[in-house]
Amino acid sequence: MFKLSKKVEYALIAISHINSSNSECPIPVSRISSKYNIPNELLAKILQTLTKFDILDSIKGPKGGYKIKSKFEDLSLVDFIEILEGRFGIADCMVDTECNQLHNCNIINPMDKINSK
Amino acid sequence: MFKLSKKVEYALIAISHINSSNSECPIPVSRISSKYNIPNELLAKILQTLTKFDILDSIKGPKGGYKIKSKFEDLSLVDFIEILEGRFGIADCMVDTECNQLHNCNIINPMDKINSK
DNA sequence: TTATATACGATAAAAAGACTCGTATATATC
DNA sequence: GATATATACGAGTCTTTTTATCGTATATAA
Repeated sequence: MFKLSKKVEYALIAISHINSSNSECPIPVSRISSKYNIPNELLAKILQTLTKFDILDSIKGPKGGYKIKSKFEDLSLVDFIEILEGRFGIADCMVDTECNQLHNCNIINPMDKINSK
Repeated sequence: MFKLSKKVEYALIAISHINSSNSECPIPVSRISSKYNIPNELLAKILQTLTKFDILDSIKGPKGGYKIKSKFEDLSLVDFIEILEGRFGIADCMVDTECNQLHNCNIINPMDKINSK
């Protein structure tokens, strides 16, 4: 619970790798997946998602691969996770339209009581 | 992801209910489970766990049930979750003894880069 | 003695997460 | 143009985790 999913973990590894290799050549998925022991197909799909959200640029064909697109300094970790996992809230009632707990909502309340960390 | 598990959700509901009913009588699981549509057996086990950690007191037999034991103001939400879910870290390497990523640990680092929220 | 509770281990069902496969498309290089 | 190397993407499977159920035991008030 409250762990980063593999998706996010793999994405962070890949981005970091791509970002730190400051060559102009795009980096293919296979290089990253073999270096970090990440399933190739899985990582490919993750990077495709990141491409769709303008975080990476993809270049097809031989000598192709991925490059960093946006400077992602202005992307919050929350945004980043939501790209990969979809919106999240700490409880369903924050995401779903209706609360199924009969309006006896006493979750937020005791959470405050327990610790308004 | 990053949602409270049902265990924690149910526990918060139950504690809040027990706490706000300021009568001296202990409250049986069945009352709470029926009011909030929580599976009885499941809630029972959760409350047993809370009892084991001195958050609730259990009274057996007819007229039995649960009462608040400790004033839980000095319990952090993290402690609370860990009682129900076990230790958690944001990535395996923070919990497990060894990191399986070949010492190429570039997770914490880019997380800082992305957003040191 | 009986009905009502908690105690608790074992197991089953459901959901989510991680991973694979097949096929399509683009393109650099020979 | 043919080929090898990449990404693109939908569908499907395997595995793990979460959620829920079952069966039996024990305590106790009435």
